[in-house]
Amino acid sequence: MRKALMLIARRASTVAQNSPSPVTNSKLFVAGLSWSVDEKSLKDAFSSFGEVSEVKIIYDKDSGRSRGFGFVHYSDEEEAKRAKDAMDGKALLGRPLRISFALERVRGAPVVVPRLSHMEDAFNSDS
DNA sequence: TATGAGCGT
Repeated sequence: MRKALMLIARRASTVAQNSPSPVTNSKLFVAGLSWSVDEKSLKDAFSSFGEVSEVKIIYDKDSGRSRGFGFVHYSDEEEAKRAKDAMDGKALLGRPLRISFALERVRGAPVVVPRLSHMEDAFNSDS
């Protein structure tokens, strides 16, 4: 009985770590940017709420134009929360900003290439 | 130059 509750609690915490629902990250997803906004102007627009460690704006590969959204990294999560509450809905360069917490993007996630060098022999020897 | 919700190497 107690063990079942413990298992449920452990599973709930695991789900909470993997689900991006109310996860207050220190990274903000900033959308609604004007296409003339670059990372510099975005940084000093957000650096008045805390220490901005990194700013990245996503640009389109072939047009070179900004895709209208970017990411603002804060060194502290409370600063990110305050900046979100302060800047969400407000306008930068005439465009209203849509700010939410960034969902955790892990680099190298879809790279699943297990060892199959020893299986190549079995595939090649079927002549 | 036309565009306007969204989650990035």
